[in-house]
Amino acid sequence: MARPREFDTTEALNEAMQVFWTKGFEATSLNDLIGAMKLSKSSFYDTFGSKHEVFLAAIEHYKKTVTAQVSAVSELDAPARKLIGSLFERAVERMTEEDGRRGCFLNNCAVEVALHDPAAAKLIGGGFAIMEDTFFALVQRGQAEGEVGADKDPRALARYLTSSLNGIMVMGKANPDREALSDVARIALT
Amino acid sequence: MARPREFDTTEALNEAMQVFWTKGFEATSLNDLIGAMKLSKSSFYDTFGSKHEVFLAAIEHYKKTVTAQVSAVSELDAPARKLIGSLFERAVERMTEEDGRRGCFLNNCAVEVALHDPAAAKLIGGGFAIMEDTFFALVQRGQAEGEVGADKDPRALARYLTSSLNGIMVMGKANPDREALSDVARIALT
DNA sequence: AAAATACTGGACTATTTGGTCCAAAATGTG
DNA sequence: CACATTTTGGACCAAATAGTCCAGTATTTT
Repeated sequence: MARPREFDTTEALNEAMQVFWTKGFEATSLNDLIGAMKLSKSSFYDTFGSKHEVFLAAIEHYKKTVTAQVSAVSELDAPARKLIGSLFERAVERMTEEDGRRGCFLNNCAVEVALHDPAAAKLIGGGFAIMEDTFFALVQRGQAEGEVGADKDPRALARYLTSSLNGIMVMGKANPDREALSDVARIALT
Repeated sequence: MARPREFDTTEALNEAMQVFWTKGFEATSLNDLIGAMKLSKSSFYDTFGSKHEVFLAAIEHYKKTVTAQVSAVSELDAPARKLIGSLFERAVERMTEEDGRRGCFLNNCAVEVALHDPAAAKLIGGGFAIMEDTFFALVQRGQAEGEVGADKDPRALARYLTSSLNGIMVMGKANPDREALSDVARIALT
């Protein structure tokens, strides 16, 4: 049977992302991919070109997804400081759930491939930049609201928050202990 | 030619560790390994059993190496607070050097395999525990020396420092910018 | 120098890898 | 219905994978 015309490319990419996310790039085989994306090998190559191209597209897709989620949070009508806290809480939460242990896809990619895959590295760097910018905006808002010291460099603070969040993800992989991760989050936000 | 009797197993393991460290577990092939370890395929299997067993041994080896280095630093005759700072500085330093971009081996392993390789996960968890304990001891010393607030929970602080250090490593992979990483380290130590 | 031990090269296996190709089937268009 | 366009399953490929095995060579021990 032929693939219906209205085949959903975005949905397929989402599926691909899930696989790369849980297994990593190297450990994901073509069969894993076409299984998850529900298309034939030929369509796969026709539409996406190669495993590597799909990988890059998956990273791009992740950025869109996460950006949407995060900017939804950061536009809530609450003190910026509280919003930052809830982003950290959610990360801790997810790392202690069974299927959240995958951590952050960007984070995983950075560790696994950034060193050897310049194209991916570029996308990943861009992704972190988005995270940083989100925190930057929140920090500035927090300073305007008086809940974040106005003497602090907001750029540096944003970098710090990004890094801390990623640290929590890594620790969670090795030891998904809620209490330990909360300790870290609490101190990081001081 | 036969392998000389006094074949150095530890040295071979060290070599294996280097390869796993730069390429990751999946991306390292048997040929990579026996090339680096300078032994034949048959000897490889005779002596070490399998790729996976070598991998575990390499993690163990890394723990020994790093433990030795870190405990050397932490026994220096200087204020604990300063020593903690210098551990962070060294990390930032290394992430901005070309061949230091590999980051922390434990960190890489945690991200790549912890989810699917329980045996490795256990070793990795133990490794992080050692780091944490080192920081714990330093924090307590710092409190005794009066440079670290005595009201703080030293266990939580130790966890926090471990996590922060790992965060820096991950960020460094995506964006090895000295200034950005220093920002993070500076704030983390406040 | 003979016997026992230690080690190796490389042939071999069975499986999997990413990727190509095309005849056939489904679909769209007149 | 007939024609053109998509899409497909799956055969096929060369290379690489982890791992086995053994005949032969080097080294020790006696």
